[in-house]
Amino acid sequence: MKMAQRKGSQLLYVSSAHEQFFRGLVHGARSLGFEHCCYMIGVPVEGEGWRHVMMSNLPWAWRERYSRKGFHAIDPTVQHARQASRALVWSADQFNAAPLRELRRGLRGIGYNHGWSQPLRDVDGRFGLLTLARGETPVGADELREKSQTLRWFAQAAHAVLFRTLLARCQDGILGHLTVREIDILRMAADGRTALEIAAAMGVTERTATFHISNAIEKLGAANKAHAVACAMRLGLLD
Amino acid sequence: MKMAQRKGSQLLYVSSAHEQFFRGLVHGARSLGFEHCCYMIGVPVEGEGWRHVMMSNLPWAWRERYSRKGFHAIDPTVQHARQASRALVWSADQFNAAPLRELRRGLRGIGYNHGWSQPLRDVDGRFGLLTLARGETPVGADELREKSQTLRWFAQAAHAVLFRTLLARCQDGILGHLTVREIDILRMAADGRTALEIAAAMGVTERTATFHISNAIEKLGAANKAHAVACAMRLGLLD
DNA sequence: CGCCCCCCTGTCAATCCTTGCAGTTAAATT
DNA sequence: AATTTAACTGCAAGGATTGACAGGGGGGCG
Repeated sequence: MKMAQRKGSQLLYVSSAHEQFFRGLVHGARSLGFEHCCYMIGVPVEGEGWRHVMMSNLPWAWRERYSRKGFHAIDPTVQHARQASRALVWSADQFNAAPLRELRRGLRGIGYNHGWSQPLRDVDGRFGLLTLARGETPVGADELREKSQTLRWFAQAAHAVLFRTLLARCQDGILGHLTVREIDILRMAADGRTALEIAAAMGVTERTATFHISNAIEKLGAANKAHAVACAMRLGLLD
Repeated sequence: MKMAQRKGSQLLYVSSAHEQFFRGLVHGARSLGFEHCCYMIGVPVEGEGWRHVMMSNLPWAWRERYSRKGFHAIDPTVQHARQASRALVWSADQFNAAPLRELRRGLRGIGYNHGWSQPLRDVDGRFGLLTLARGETPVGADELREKSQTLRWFAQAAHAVLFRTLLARCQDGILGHLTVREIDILRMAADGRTALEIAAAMGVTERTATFHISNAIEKLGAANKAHAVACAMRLGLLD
Protein backbone atom coordinates (compact mmCIF):
# COMPACT_ATOMS: atom_id res chain seq x y z
CA MET A 1 0.00 0.00 0.00
CA LYS A 2 1.67 3.16 -1.09
CA MET A 3 0.78 6.57 0.18
CA ALA A 4 2.80 8.66 -2.20
CA GLN A 5 2.00 12.31 -2.58
CA ARG A 6 -0.36 13.17 -5.38
CA LYS A 7 -0.36 16.29 -7.43
CA GLY A 8 -3.84 17.27 -8.37
CA SER A 9 -5.58 16.85 -5.06
CA GLN A 10 -6.83 19.94 -3.37
CA LEU A 11 -6.04 20.58 0.28
CA LEU A 12 -9.50 20.89 1.71
CA TYR A 13 -8.48 21.93 5.17
CA VAL A 14 -6.38 24.94 4.32
CA SER A 15 -8.65 27.51 5.86
CA SER A 16 -8.21 31.20 5.41
CA ALA A 17 -9.17 31.76 9.05
CA HIS A 18 -5.72 30.57 10.04
CA GLU A 19 -4.07 32.75 7.45
CA GLN A 20 -5.94 35.66 8.91
CA PHE A 21 -4.89 34.71 12.40
CA PHE A 22 -1.32 34.55 11.24
CA ARG A 23 -1.54 37.99 9.71
CA GLY A 24 -2.65 39.25 13.10
CA LEU A 25 0.31 37.54 14.67
CA VAL A 26 2.66 39.19 12.18
CA HIS A 27 1.16 42.51 13.06
CA GLY A 28 1.71 41.84 16.76
CA ALA A 29 5.29 40.81 16.09
CA ARG A 30 5.88 44.08 14.23
CA SER A 31 4.56 46.09 17.14
CA LEU A 32 7.11 44.29 19.31
CA GLY A 33 9.86 45.27 16.93
CA PHE A 34 10.27 42.10 14.87
CA GLU A 35 9.52 42.25 11.18
CA HIS A 36 9.76 38.51 10.59
CA CYS A 37 7.60 35.83 12.04
CA CYS A 38 7.72 32.09 11.50
CA TYR A 39 5.72 29.31 13.11
CA MET A 40 6.91 25.83 12.36
CA ILE A 41 5.94 22.40 13.59
CA GLY A 42 7.99 19.21 13.57
CA VAL A 43 6.64 15.68 13.60
CA PRO A 44 8.76 12.58 14.12
CA VAL A 45 8.19 9.91 11.48
CA GLU A 46 9.56 6.45 12.06
CA GLY A 47 12.30 5.54 9.64
CA GLU A 48 12.09 8.89 7.98
CA GLY A 49 13.35 11.26 10.63
CA TRP A 50 11.34 14.44 10.80
CA ARG A 51 8.74 16.28 8.89
CA HIS A 52 8.29 20.01 9.18
CA VAL A 53 5.67 22.45 8.05
CA MET A 54 5.99 26.17 8.47
CA MET A 55 3.87 29.26 8.20
CA SER A 56 5.75 32.52 7.85
CA ASN A 57 5.88 35.92 6.27
CA LEU A 58 9.23 35.16 4.70
CA PRO A 59 9.75 35.36 0.94
CA TRP A 60 8.44 32.32 -0.92
CA ALA A 61 11.80 31.85 -2.58
CA TRP A 62 13.44 31.43 0.80
CA ARG A 63 10.83 29.01 2.11
CA GLU A 64 11.28 26.92 -0.98
CA ARG A 65 15.04 27.00 -0.65
CA TYR A 66 14.92 26.19 3.06
CA SER A 67 12.80 23.17 2.36
CA ARG A 68 14.73 22.00 -0.69
CA LYS A 69 18.12 22.26 1.00
CA GLY A 70 16.81 20.56 4.11
CA PHE A 71 17.92 23.41 6.34
CA HIS A 72 15.54 22.26 9.05
CA ALA A 73 17.91 19.37 9.64
CA ILE A 74 20.73 21.69 10.66
CA ASP A 75 18.93 24.85 11.77
CA PRO A 76 20.09 25.46 15.36
CA THR A 77 16.72 26.87 16.40
CA VAL A 78 15.02 23.69 15.27
CA GLN A 79 17.66 21.56 17.00
CA HIS A 80 16.97 23.50 20.14
CA ALA A 81 13.23 23.09 19.84
CA ARG A 82 13.56 19.31 19.62
CA GLN A 83 14.93 19.10 23.12
CA ALA A 84 14.41 22.24 25.12
CA SER A 85 11.28 24.08 25.96
CA ARG A 86 12.79 27.37 26.98
CA ALA A 87 13.14 30.22 24.55
CA LEU A 88 16.34 30.71 22.59
CA VAL A 89 17.75 34.11 21.73
CA TRP A 90 20.10 33.92 18.80
CA SER A 91 22.02 35.83 16.19
CA ALA A 92 22.97 34.48 12.80
CA ASP A 93 26.56 35.47 13.58
CA GLN A 94 26.71 32.55 15.96
CA PHE A 95 26.11 30.07 13.16
CA ASN A 96 29.79 29.50 12.49
CA ALA A 97 30.11 25.78 11.94
CA ALA A 98 30.92 24.81 8.36
CA PRO A 99 27.56 23.20 7.51
CA LEU A 100 25.78 26.33 8.70
CA ARG A 101 27.56 28.73 6.36
CA GLU A 102 24.98 28.59 3.65
CA LEU A 103 22.12 28.91 6.11
CA ARG A 104 23.75 31.97 7.66
CA ARG A 105 24.25 33.59 4.28
CA GLY A 106 20.63 32.92 3.42
CA LEU A 107 19.35 34.34 6.68
CA ARG A 108 21.42 37.46 6.22
CA GLY A 109 20.10 37.80 2.71
CA ILE A 110 16.54 38.12 3.93
CA GLY A 111 17.32 40.27 6.97
CA TYR A 112 16.73 37.46 9.44
CA ASN A 113 19.76 38.13 11.63
CA HIS A 114 18.60 38.39 15.22
CA GLY A 115 15.75 36.50 16.72
CA TRP A 116 13.91 34.87 19.52
CA SER A 117 12.58 31.32 19.26
CA GLN A 118 10.10 29.79 21.62
CA PRO A 119 9.54 26.03 21.36
CA LEU A 120 6.41 24.26 22.57
CA ARG A 121 6.39 20.50 22.92
CA ASP A 122 3.68 17.92 23.24
CA VAL A 123 3.62 14.40 24.61
CA ASP A 124 4.15 12.62 21.31
CA GLY A 125 7.49 14.30 20.66
CA ARG A 126 5.96 16.76 18.23
CA PHE A 127 6.94 20.35 18.66
CA GLY A 128 5.94 23.80 17.56
CA LEU A 129 8.39 26.65 17.23
CA LEU A 130 7.57 30.32 17.00
CA THR A 131 10.41 32.52 15.85
CA LEU A 132 10.33 36.30 15.70
CA ALA A 133 13.28 37.89 13.99
CA ARG A 134 14.64 41.12 12.57
CA GLY A 135 17.53 42.43 10.54
CA GLU A 136 19.31 45.01 12.57
CA THR A 137 19.40 45.11 16.34
CA PRO A 138 20.30 42.07 18.46
CA VAL A 139 17.84 41.15 21.18
CA GLY A 140 19.13 42.70 24.38
CA ALA A 141 18.64 41.67 27.98
CA ASP A 142 16.52 44.67 28.83
CA GLU A 143 14.28 44.19 25.87
CA LEU A 144 13.93 40.55 26.71
CA ARG A 145 12.89 41.27 30.26
CA GLU A 146 10.34 43.70 29.04
CA LYS A 147 8.85 41.62 26.25
CA SER A 148 9.38 38.01 27.26
CA GLN A 149 5.94 37.56 28.73
CA THR A 150 4.22 38.87 25.65
CA LEU A 151 6.48 36.80 23.46
CA ARG A 152 5.65 33.64 25.36
CA TRP A 153 1.98 34.42 25.08
CA PHE A 154 2.30 34.93 21.34
CA ALA A 155 3.90 31.53 21.10
CA GLN A 156 1.17 29.97 23.17
CA ALA A 157 -1.56 31.55 21.07
CA ALA A 158 0.10 30.58 17.81
CA HIS A 159 0.55 27.05 19.04
CA ALA A 160 -3.02 26.74 20.26
CA VAL A 161 -4.51 27.94 17.01
CA LEU A 162 -2.13 26.78 14.32
CA PHE A 163 -0.70 23.49 15.50
CA ARG A 164 -3.61 21.29 14.51
CA THR A 165 -3.92 22.77 11.07
CA LEU A 166 -0.26 22.43 10.29
CA LEU A 167 -0.28 18.92 11.67
CA ALA A 168 -3.08 18.04 9.27
CA ARG A 169 -1.07 19.54 6.43
CA CYS A 170 1.91 17.51 7.60
CA GLN A 171 0.12 14.21 8.06
CA ASP A 172 -1.36 14.70 4.66
CA GLY A 173 1.77 13.55 2.94
CA ILE A 174 1.95 10.56 5.23
CA LEU A 175 -1.63 9.43 5.32
CA GLY A 176 -2.81 10.19 1.84
CA HIS A 177 -5.77 12.38 1.12
CA LEU A 178 -9.25 11.85 2.33
CA THR A 179 -11.71 12.44 -0.46
CA VAL A 180 -14.56 14.92 -0.25
CA ARG A 181 -17.03 12.12 0.15
CA GLU A 182 -15.06 10.55 2.97
CA ILE A 183 -14.90 13.79 4.90
CA ASP A 184 -18.60 14.45 4.35
CA ILE A 185 -19.45 11.07 5.70
CA LEU A 186 -17.09 11.34 8.63
CA ARG A 187 -18.71 14.62 9.54
CA MET A 188 -22.13 13.02 9.59
CA ALA A 189 -20.80 10.07 11.54
CA ALA A 190 -19.43 12.53 14.09
CA ASP A 191 -22.97 13.86 14.39
CA GLY A 192 -24.14 10.45 15.40
CA ARG A 193 -25.76 9.25 12.21
CA THR A 194 -25.65 5.62 11.20
CA ALA A 195 -24.59 4.41 7.78
CA LEU A 196 -28.21 4.03 6.79
CA GLU A 197 -29.08 7.59 7.80
CA ILE A 198 -26.02 8.97 6.07
CA ALA A 199 -26.94 7.06 2.93
CA ALA A 200 -30.45 8.51 3.02
CA ALA A 201 -29.12 12.03 3.56
CA MET A 202 -26.71 11.68 0.67
CA GLY A 203 -28.96 9.81 -1.69
CA VAL A 204 -26.83 6.69 -2.00
CA THR A 205 -27.01 3.11 -0.82
CA GLU A 206 -26.12 2.05 2.70
CA ARG A 207 -23.38 -0.04 1.14
CA THR A 208 -21.82 3.06 -0.38
CA ALA A 209 -21.84 4.86 2.93
CA THR A 210 -20.10 1.98 4.67
CA PHE A 211 -17.69 1.83 1.76
CA HIS A 212 -16.57 5.41 2.24
CA ILE A 213 -16.40 4.98 5.97
CA SER A 214 -14.11 2.00 5.73
CA ASN A 215 -11.89 3.84 3.27
CA ALA A 216 -11.65 6.73 5.71
CA ILE A 217 -10.86 4.33 8.54
CA GLU A 218 -8.09 2.75 6.52
CA LYS A 219 -6.56 6.02 5.35
CA LEU A 220 -6.52 7.42 8.85
CA GLY A 221 -5.05 4.23 10.25
CA ALA A 222 -7.98 3.99 12.63
CA ALA A 223 -9.43 0.92 14.24
CA ASN A 224 -13.08 1.79 13.81
CA LYS A 225 -15.50 4.60 13.14
CA ALA A 226 -15.25 6.28 16.53
CA HIS A 227 -11.47 6.28 16.22
CA ALA A 228 -11.63 7.68 12.71
CA VAL A 229 -13.91 10.46 13.87
CA ALA A 230 -11.54 11.27 16.71
CA CYS A 231 -8.53 11.24 14.37
CA ALA A 232 -10.25 13.49 11.87
CA MET A 233 -11.24 15.92 14.60
CA ARG A 234 -7.74 16.00 16.01
CA LEU A 235 -6.47 16.76 12.52
CA GLY A 236 -8.99 19.55 12.23
CA LEU A 237 -10.71 17.97 9.25
CA LEU A 238 -14.20 18.28 10.69
CA ASP A 239 -14.19 21.90 11.77
CA MET B 1 -34.54 13.53 35.22
CA LYS B 2 -33.05 16.48 36.94
CA MET B 3 -29.73 17.99 36.11
CA ALA B 4 -29.35 20.39 38.97
CA GLN B 5 -25.93 21.69 39.77
CA ARG B 6 -24.08 19.84 42.42
CA LYS B 7 -21.61 21.26 44.82
CA GLY B 8 -19.05 18.68 45.62
CA SER B 9 -18.27 17.49 42.14
CA GLN B 10 -14.89 18.38 40.79
CA LEU B 11 -14.63 20.12 37.45
CA LEU B 12 -12.20 17.88 35.66
CA TYR B 13 -11.69 20.05 32.67
CA VAL B 14 -10.62 23.24 34.38
CA SER B 15 -7.09 23.28 33.12
CA SER B 16 -4.50 25.69 34.36
CA ALA B 17 -3.13 26.03 30.83
CA HIS B 18 -6.08 28.24 29.99
CA GLU B 19 -5.64 30.28 33.13
CA GLN B 20 -2.07 30.82 32.09
CA PHE B 21 -3.13 31.79 28.62
CA PHE B 22 -5.56 34.26 30.07
CA ARG B 23 -2.85 35.81 32.22
CA GLY B 24 -0.86 36.36 29.04
CA LEU B 25 -3.88 38.00 27.48
CA VAL B 26 -4.25 40.30 30.48
CA HIS B 27 -0.63 41.26 30.12
CA GLY B 28 -1.15 42.03 26.46
CA ALA B 29 -4.22 44.11 27.26
CA ARG B 30 -2.19 46.11 29.77
CA SER B 31 0.47 46.85 27.20
CA LEU B 32 -2.29 48.23 24.99
CA GLY B 33 -3.45 50.48 27.79
CA PHE B 34 -6.36 48.52 29.21
CA GLU B 35 -6.13 47.27 32.76
CA HIS B 36 -9.28 45.15 32.62
CA CYS B 37 -9.92 42.18 30.44
CA CYS B 38 -12.98 39.98 30.26
CA TYR B 39 -13.77 37.11 27.94
CA MET B 40 -17.32 35.84 28.09
CA ILE B 41 -19.30 33.32 26.12
CA GLY B 42 -23.06 33.06 25.72
CA VAL B 43 -25.02 29.95 24.85
CA PRO B 44 -28.70 29.90 23.95
CA VAL B 45 -30.69 27.36 25.95
CA GLU B 46 -34.18 26.51 24.81
CA GLY B 47 -36.83 27.66 27.26
CA GLU B 48 -34.21 29.10 29.53
CA GLY B 49 -32.89 32.03 27.57
CA TRP B 50 -29.14 32.32 27.81
CA ARG B 51 -26.27 30.98 29.79
CA HIS B 52 -23.03 32.87 30.17
CA VAL B 53 -19.63 32.01 31.50
CA MET B 54 -16.85 34.53 31.87
CA MET B 55 -13.16 34.62 32.50
CA SER B 56 -11.80 37.93 33.70
CA ASN B 57 -9.34 39.71 35.91
CA LEU B 58 -12.14 41.58 37.66
CA PRO B 59 -12.66 41.31 41.43
CA TRP B 60 -14.42 38.16 42.50
CA ALA B 61 -17.02 40.16 44.37
CA TRP B 62 -18.03 41.88 41.15
CA ARG B 63 -18.20 38.68 39.15
CA GLU B 64 -20.41 37.18 41.78
CA ARG B 65 -22.62 40.23 41.84
CA TYR B 66 -22.81 40.43 38.05
CA SER B 67 -23.94 36.87 37.93
CA ARG B 68 -26.37 37.07 40.87
CA LYS B 69 -28.08 40.22 39.62
CA GLY B 70 -28.32 38.84 36.10
CA PHE B 71 -26.53 41.82 34.61
CA HIS B 72 -25.71 39.85 31.52
CA ALA B 73 -29.39 40.12 30.60
CA ILE B 74 -29.18 43.91 30.34
CA ASP B 75 -25.50 44.56 29.70
CA PRO B 76 -25.38 46.57 26.46
CA THR B 77 -22.11 44.97 25.37
CA VAL B 78 -23.69 41.53 25.67
CA GLN B 79 -26.81 42.69 23.83
CA HIS B 80 -24.56 43.94 21.10
CA ALA B 81 -22.62 40.70 20.91
CA ARG B 82 -25.82 38.70 20.41
CA GLN B 83 -26.49 40.37 17.10
CA ALA B 84 -23.53 42.20 15.73
CA SER B 85 -20.09 41.01 14.95
CA ARG B 86 -18.32 44.31 14.74
CA ALA B 87 -16.53 45.77 17.71
CA LEU B 88 -18.28 48.17 20.04
CA VAL B 89 -16.55 51.09 21.70
CA TRP B 90 -18.44 52.23 24.77
CA SER B 91 -18.34 54.33 27.88
CA ALA B 92 -20.32 53.59 31.02
CA ASP B 93 -21.67 57.14 30.82
CA GLN B 94 -23.83 56.01 27.93
CA PHE B 95 -25.67 53.52 30.12
CA ASN B 96 -28.43 55.93 31.02
CA ALA B 97 -31.60 53.89 30.86
CA ALA B 98 -33.20 53.23 34.22
CA PRO B 99 -32.50 49.50 34.41
CA LEU B 100 -28.83 50.17 33.68
CA ARG B 101 -28.25 52.52 36.63
CA GLU B 102 -27.05 49.85 38.97
CA LEU B 103 -24.82 48.31 36.35
CA ARG B 104 -23.29 51.68 35.61
CA ARG B 105 -22.62 52.35 39.28
CA GLY B 106 -21.03 48.96 39.63
CA LEU B 107 -18.81 49.43 36.59
CA ARG B 108 -17.66 52.80 37.87
CA GLY B 109 -16.93 51.25 41.22
CA ILE B 110 -14.37 48.90 39.73
CA GLY B 111 -12.89 51.39 37.27
CA TYR B 112 -14.47 49.79 34.23
CA ASN B 113 -15.59 52.97 32.54
CA HIS B 114 -14.35 52.94 28.98
CA GLY B 115 -13.94 49.92 26.86
CA TRP B 116 -13.81 48.09 23.62
CA SER B 117 -15.82 44.92 23.05
CA GLN B 118 -15.27 42.54 20.16
CA PRO B 119 -17.92 39.84 19.63
CA LEU B 120 -17.27 36.60 17.78
CA ARG B 121 -20.18 34.47 16.69
CA ASP B 122 -20.55 30.88 15.60
CA VAL B 123 -23.15 29.08 13.55
CA ASP B 124 -25.18 27.77 16.48
CA GLY B 125 -25.95 31.25 17.81
CA ARG B 126 -23.30 30.98 20.50
CA PHE B 127 -21.02 33.93 20.86
CA GLY B 128 -17.82 34.95 22.52
CA LEU B 129 -17.11 38.47 23.65
CA LEU B 130 -13.74 39.93 24.51
CA THR B 131 -13.86 43.21 26.36
CA LEU B 132 -10.88 45.34 27.25
CA ALA B 133 -11.60 48.24 29.55
CA ARG B 134 -10.02 50.91 31.70
CA GLY B 135 -10.96 53.54 34.23
CA GLU B 136 -9.83 56.87 32.93
CA THR B 137 -9.46 57.77 29.30
CA PRO B 138 -12.17 57.11 26.72
CA VAL B 139 -11.13 55.19 23.64
CA GLY B 140 -10.41 57.74 20.94
CA ALA B 141 -10.60 57.45 17.20
CA ASP B 142 -6.84 57.75 16.72
CA GLU B 143 -6.14 55.11 19.31
CA LEU B 144 -8.70 52.85 17.72
CA ARG B 145 -7.18 53.20 14.31
CA GLU B 146 -3.81 52.39 15.70
CA LYS B 147 -4.78 49.43 17.85
CA SER B 148 -7.83 47.93 16.20
CA GLN B 149 -5.94 45.27 14.33
CA THR B 150 -4.15 44.07 17.43
CA LEU B 151 -7.38 44.17 19.38
CA ARG B 152 -9.14 42.05 16.83
CA TRP B 153 -6.34 39.58 16.88
CA PHE B 154 -6.49 39.37 20.65
CA ALA B 155 -10.17 38.58 20.39
CA GLN B 156 -9.51 35.96 17.78
CA ALA B 157 -6.81 34.33 19.86
CA ALA B 158 -8.90 34.39 23.02
CA HIS B 159 -11.81 32.91 21.17
CA ALA B 160 -9.77 30.19 19.55
CA VAL B 161 -8.21 29.08 22.80
CA LEU B 162 -10.85 29.71 25.44
CA PHE B 163 -14.19 29.14 23.79
CA ARG B 164 -14.25 25.37 24.02
CA THR B 165 -13.22 25.29 27.63
CA LEU B 166 -15.78 27.79 28.70
CA LEU B 167 -18.40 26.01 26.65
CA ALA B 168 -17.64 22.82 28.52
CA ARG B 169 -17.96 24.68 31.79
CA CYS B 170 -21.24 26.07 30.57
CA GLN B 171 -22.71 22.84 29.27
CA ASP B 172 -21.72 21.24 32.50
CA GLY B 173 -24.65 22.72 34.32
CA ILE B 174 -26.96 21.65 31.52
CA LEU B 175 -25.70 18.18 30.83
CA GLY B 176 -24.72 17.01 34.25
CA HIS B 177 -21.29 15.74 35.05
CA LEU B 178 -19.53 12.93 33.34
CA THR B 179 -17.86 10.74 35.90
CA VAL B 180 -14.17 9.98 35.86
CA ARG B 181 -14.90 6.50 34.66
CA GLU B 182 -17.04 7.72 31.82
CA ILE B 183 -14.38 10.11 30.61
CA ASP B 184 -11.70 7.42 30.88
CA ILE B 185 -13.77 5.10 28.78
CA LEU B 186 -14.65 7.76 26.24
CA ARG B 187 -10.98 8.51 25.86
CA MET B 188 -10.21 4.88 25.12
CA ALA B 189 -13.16 4.68 22.78
CA ALA B 190 -11.74 7.69 20.94
CA ASP B 191 -8.53 5.70 20.57
CA GLY B 192 -10.46 3.03 18.75
CA ARG B 193 -10.77 0.39 21.45
CA THR B 194 -13.83 -1.78 21.69
CA ALA B 195 -15.78 -2.31 24.89
CA LEU B 196 -14.03 -5.62 25.43
CA GLU B 197 -10.57 -4.09 25.07
CA ILE B 198 -11.48 -1.23 27.34
CA ALA B 199 -12.76 -3.67 29.91
CA ALA B 200 -9.52 -5.63 29.76
CA ALA B 201 -7.44 -2.48 30.07
CA MET B 202 -9.45 -1.32 33.06
CA GLY B 203 -9.82 -4.65 34.75
CA VAL B 204 -13.60 -4.82 34.63
CA THR B 205 -16.22 -6.77 32.74
CA GLU B 206 -17.26 -5.96 29.22
CA ARG B 207 -20.73 -5.29 30.59
CA THR B 208 -19.35 -2.59 32.86
CA ALA B 209 -17.58 -0.90 30.01
CA THR B 210 -20.73 -0.81 27.91
CA PHE B 211 -22.61 0.41 30.95
CA HIS B 212 -20.35 3.44 31.33
CA ILE B 213 -20.44 4.10 27.63
CA SER B 214 -24.20 4.18 27.51
CA ASN B 215 -24.27 6.50 30.50
CA ALA B 216 -21.86 8.82 28.74
CA ILE B 217 -23.96 8.69 25.59
CA GLU B 218 -27.07 9.60 27.54
CA LYS B 219 -25.47 12.43 29.50
CA LEU B 220 -24.02 13.99 26.38
CA GLY B 221 -27.29 13.66 24.54
CA ALA B 222 -25.50 11.70 21.84
CA ALA B 223 -26.95 9.16 19.48
CA ASN B 224 -24.15 6.62 19.70
CA LYS B 225 -20.53 6.14 20.66
CA ALA B 226 -18.97 7.99 17.74
CA HIS B 227 -21.23 10.93 18.43
CA ALA B 228 -20.40 10.86 22.13
CA VAL B 229 -16.69 10.85 21.34
CA ALA B 230 -17.17 13.81 18.99
CA CYS B 231 -19.22 15.70 21.58
CA ALA B 232 -16.66 15.08 24.30
CA MET B 233 -13.86 16.24 22.03
CA ARG B 234 -15.72 19.37 21.04
CA LEU B 235 -16.24 20.09 24.73
CA GLY B 236 -12.55 19.61 25.31
CA LEU B 237 -13.08 16.73 27.71
CA LEU B 238 -10.63 14.43 25.98
CA ASP B 239 -7.62 16.69 25.60
C1' DC C 1 -5.89 3.83 -25.39
C1' DG C 2 -4.45 2.14 -20.99
C1' DC C 3 -3.96 3.27 -16.18
C1' DC C 4 -5.42 5.07 -11.99
C1' DC C 5 -8.59 7.12 -8.98
C1' DC C 6 -13.13 8.28 -7.28
C1' DC C 7 -17.69 7.02 -6.74
C1' DC C 8 -21.04 3.64 -6.65
C1' DT C 9 -23.33 -1.21 -5.58
C1' DG C 10 -24.05 -6.15 -4.17
C1' DT C 11 -23.79 -10.40 -0.66
C1' DC C 12 -22.42 -12.72 3.50
C1' DA C 13 -20.46 -13.75 8.02
C1' DA C 14 -18.34 -12.33 12.20
C1' DT C 15 -18.19 -8.98 15.44
C1' DC C 16 -19.59 -5.00 17.92
C1' DC C 17 -22.91 -1.81 19.74
C1' DT C 18 -27.16 -0.44 22.00
C1' DT C 19 -30.81 -1.03 25.01
C1' DG C 20 -34.01 -3.36 27.53
C1' DC C 21 -34.38 -6.15 32.10
C1' DA C 22 -32.58 -6.84 37.25
C1' DG C 23 -29.63 -6.64 40.62
C1' DT C 24 -24.95 -5.79 44.58
C1' DT C 25 -21.51 -3.04 46.94
C1' DA C 26 -19.01 0.86 48.84
C1' DA C 27 -18.85 5.59 49.73
C1' DA C 28 -20.58 10.04 50.27
C1' DT C 29 -24.51 13.13 51.51
C1' DT C 30 -28.43 14.47 54.19
C1' DA D 1 -30.13 6.06 59.85
C1' DA D 2 -31.89 6.89 55.39
C1' DT D 3 -30.90 8.35 50.87
C1' DT D 4 -28.28 9.06 46.93
C1' DT D 5 -24.53 8.14 43.90
C1' DA D 6 -20.74 5.82 41.40
C1' DA D 7 -19.13 1.68 40.08
C1' DC D 8 -19.96 -2.79 39.11
C1' DT D 9 -22.18 -7.33 36.99
C1' DG D 10 -25.37 -10.69 34.44
C1' DC D 11 -28.55 -12.06 30.38
C1' DA D 12 -30.60 -11.41 25.91
C1' DA D 13 -32.51 -9.47 21.59
C1' DG D 14 -31.99 -6.62 17.66
C1' DG D 15 -29.58 -3.41 15.10
C1' DA D 16 -25.11 -1.48 13.36
C1' DT D 17 -20.50 -2.05 11.97
C1' DT D 18 -16.59 -4.17 9.80
C1' DG D 19 -14.09 -6.92 6.48
C1' DA D 20 -13.56 -9.76 2.56
C1' DC D 21 -15.04 -11.05 -2.17
C1' DA D 22 -16.60 -9.09 -6.65
C1' DG D 23 -17.71 -5.91 -9.56
C1' DG D 24 -19.53 -1.20 -13.13
C1' DG D 25 -19.17 3.73 -14.79
C1' DG D 26 -16.81 8.09 -15.46
C1' DG D 27 -12.99 11.41 -15.62
C1' DG D 28 -8.12 12.87 -15.80
C1' DC D 29 -3.57 12.06 -17.57
C1' DG D 30 0.43 10.40 -20.14
